[in-house]
Parts: sequence; structure tokens; C-alpha cells
Amino acid sequence: MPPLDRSLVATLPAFARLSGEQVDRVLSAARSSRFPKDAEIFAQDEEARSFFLLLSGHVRVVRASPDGTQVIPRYINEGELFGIAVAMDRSTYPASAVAAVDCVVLIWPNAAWPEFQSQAPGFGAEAFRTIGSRLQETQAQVMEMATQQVEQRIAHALVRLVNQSGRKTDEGIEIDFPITRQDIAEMTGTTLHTVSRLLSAWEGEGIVRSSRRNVVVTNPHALVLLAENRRRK
Amino acid sequence: MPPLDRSLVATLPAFARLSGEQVDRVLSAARSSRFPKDAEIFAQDEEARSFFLLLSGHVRVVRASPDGTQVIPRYINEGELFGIAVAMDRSTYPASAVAAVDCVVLIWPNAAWPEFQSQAPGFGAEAFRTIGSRLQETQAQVMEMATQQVEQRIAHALVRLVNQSGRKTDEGIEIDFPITRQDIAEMTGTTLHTVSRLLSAWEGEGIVRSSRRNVVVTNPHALVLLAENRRRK
DNA sequence: CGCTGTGTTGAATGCCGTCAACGTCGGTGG
DNA sequence: CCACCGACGTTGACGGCATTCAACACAGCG
Repeated sequence: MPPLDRSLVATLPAFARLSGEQVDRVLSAARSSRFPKDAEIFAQDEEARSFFLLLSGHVRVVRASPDGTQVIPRYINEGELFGIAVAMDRSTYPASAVAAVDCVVLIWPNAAWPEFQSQAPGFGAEAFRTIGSRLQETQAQVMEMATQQVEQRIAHALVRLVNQSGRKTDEGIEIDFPITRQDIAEMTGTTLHTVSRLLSAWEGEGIVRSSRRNVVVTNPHALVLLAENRRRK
Repeated sequence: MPPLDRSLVATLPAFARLSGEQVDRVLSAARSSRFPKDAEIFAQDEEARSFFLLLSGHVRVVRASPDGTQVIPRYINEGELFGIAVAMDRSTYPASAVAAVDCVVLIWPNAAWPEFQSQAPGFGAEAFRTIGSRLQETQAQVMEMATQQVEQRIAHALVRLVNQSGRKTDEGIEIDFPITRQDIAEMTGTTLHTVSRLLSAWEGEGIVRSSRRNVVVTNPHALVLLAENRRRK
């Protein structure tokens, strides 16, 4: 494996608080790995042996319930830590992680974690920040599911996706990884049928343009209105 | 204020990893305070200046959305840390905390946090564990709201309440703080009407006994069945 | 060229929210 | 002490949103 270069990661939040020397030390404990599209990076309930940072690509986090229905709590974006069960003192992963596109990932053995805590505490601090903001997001999602209609939840999910993973095109902002109606349904606690109907309706209103595994938001402002307020009369 | 005695807290998880000396040091930075029933301990979006540990009583955590609807993400039990925005590097509280009964609370200024990190790292570690398990719980709740019917969600909420805050009586297990139909509705993302109907139905089946601001689970096993599986045919 | 995964759309059902009316408890003030 | 009032709880009726059921269309792939 080629040695990892400091410049690859120095700008990422996880490394922002570290000295150059610390960055090298943390990187030297990592290996990088490539996962093809649809590959499972780790599985729910599997023993957590490693933690991860996404260098490039997009990762879908999936939680499955015993009865088979599944939920997508979030997508991981480039530069984010994930699978940090060790920071929560958990022995298994609470969800599965699947490459939504071809991905490159840094992998550390859990054994490196306590060492980093003393040798590069800024790294651990950033991990805790990550967990804190995930908690925030997740609680916000509970509120949303408790108080909002399906239409608003789907609109809000799309807004989040384009904000975090949007790529500007001449048509509008495109979600830059393949995503199905079923995926959106699993993010919002609804069915692919309802998602399909709403996307069709929005397409009729010029708010989005969508095709197979692809969504482009052509009128972000209108989508935000749908998400926040009630529909414009 | 009387000095706080080590024996008051030594058995709590937050102090379990600390030496006696460390316990004293952490305690000496705290003040204790009493909050009468319905008093607000801190308010959502208010600047986070302190963090807390509940010595006795029960605290209701409430998140309100701009439009006024509110959600109860959890109740805090005796011995738990709460309001630890500082550990998540947040400057405001994400929710309000209200005394559900008369409460006694330990309060630390946020300024004490970094000092504890170095002087009593086991304390910070427990705080991070707490945040991790809150994240787990919250994600589980998202799954529940996405996949389960109202009846199962309410059943599950009651199961959690009796497990965490149950008091054994000769009738069954009683939730040992006042709780209204509205409160249960806000925990489960439904309306007080639906909660009332279901509690009435369950009372008819001998699963619960409830009165004003009071719920006793007389048949916990049946309630668990309602929560997990589908209703028995 | 068939098969599987994905997407669309119509129709029917049903859960549960909404609206409404009433009952009860407990505290407060005259 | 009693009357009043607000908070809490119950129950019925109705309706709408979203799921469920169903059928079909289309793309990509082996």
C-alpha cells in the first residue's frame, strides 16, 4: 500500500486541530481501502473492530429491524468519520454501511483509538463533535416525523441531500449519487409509491426533474417552502 | 450550601470510574439545587452555561418546534447526566428540561468541563457514553416512528417508562411520576385522543390501570407483546 | 430476449387525526 | 363550604392522507 500523504486529509475537520506531526502519526495507523458500489463496508450488529473516514464517494447508512423493514438514517459525505462505535463504547455497529458509489475509505483498528486519545486528542474531540451533531440531527428527525406530513418530510430530505451532496448542473442542483424512490422512502418513513407520486407532482410544478436513480432539484427555493411552511396557496 | 458528600454519588455511573479523590474534586466544583415540580431547569436555545446531574426526581426533556408543537424525546432518571451541551461543543441547549416532580440537581459551570477532562477523564468518558447511548435510543425511535403503528409505539413508550421509572405496587408496575395523555402523545408523535382511546381499550383488557396523571401497568408481558409483535389474534 | 429492478398510476381501504361534546377532578376564591 | 374554573380525560362521528393492492411500463443486463 502506498504511504498516505498528509495533504490528502489536512483540510478535513477530523484533522483540523492536529499538528502536522500528529496528522502523520494518525495516518500511519490507517490503511486505505476501496469499496465498489453496493459493497458493504460493515454490517449491523457485527463486532466493531475498526472505525472509518470517507475519503471519496458516498456511503448509505442502513438500519434494519428484525421484521425486515429498513430505514436510512443518513448518508455519509466525503471527509466524514463513520462507524465510530468505539467512541461510544459500543462493541457492535448499530447499522450497516453500504457504498452508494465507488468509495475510498480510511480504516483504523479500534486498538488505535485509545492511543489517539492521548497522542492526538484533537482527533477524538472531533469524533465526539461528530457524534454530538448526529444526535442533534437524529433528534430533529424525530421531531419531523412526529409533527410533519409526508410531503414536508420528503421535501426536507431532498433539501438536506442537495445541501450535503448537491452538484450544480445547468438544470439545477443534482444529487450526485444514485438514489431510488425506495431509498427516499426509507429516509422519510413512507413508501416508494408515495414518493413517486409526490416527485411526479413536483415535476409537474417544475420543482424537480427526476429519472431513474437520479434527482435534480430545479427550484430549490420552492422545495424549501414545501419543507418549512405549508404549500403555497 | 452544605458540602456534598462523596457517598451520595459514588455509586452513580458518572463517578464509577473515578478515584475517591477525583470524586471529591468533581463534587467540589458542583453546587446542588432544588427545583420544584414544573420548574424549568434550562430552556431550549438558551445559552448553555452549565451541565447537570439529576440526584433525585424526574426531568422531562421537551423540544418545541417554531410552530408550537412539541415533542418529548425522553425523561431523565435519577443518576443521569443531562444538559451536557458542552460535551457536544454546542453553545445552546437543544431542548428544554422541566422538573416532572420536585427534583434535586447537581450543577457544574461549563468552565469546569475542560478541567475535568484532564483531572478526571473517567467523568468525561461517561458523559460521552451517555451521549452515545442517547444517539442509539434516538435512532431506535426514528426506526420505530418510521415502521410501527401508533399502538405499538405507545406500547413501547410505556414499556420504556416502566423499565426506567417503574415502581412496583400490588396492582402492577406504576410509572412513578405524574404523566398525562398529552405527555404520552408527545413522546410518540400522536394525539392525546388516540392515547386515551388505546389506554381505555387496554384497561378493558386488563393490561393497564390508569387514572388522572397516573399509569399502572398490570400486565407487562401483554404490553411487551403489543410493542414487539403484532397484537395476539 | 426474458428477467429483475425500478418507476408510474389508479382504486380501494383503513388508520388515525380532527372536530365536537361532555364528564370529572382538584384547586381557588368568595 | 360551596361555586366556579381550568386542566385533564373520554367517547363518538367524520374525513383525509397515505398505505395497500394491483396492473402496467421501461430500462439494463446476462
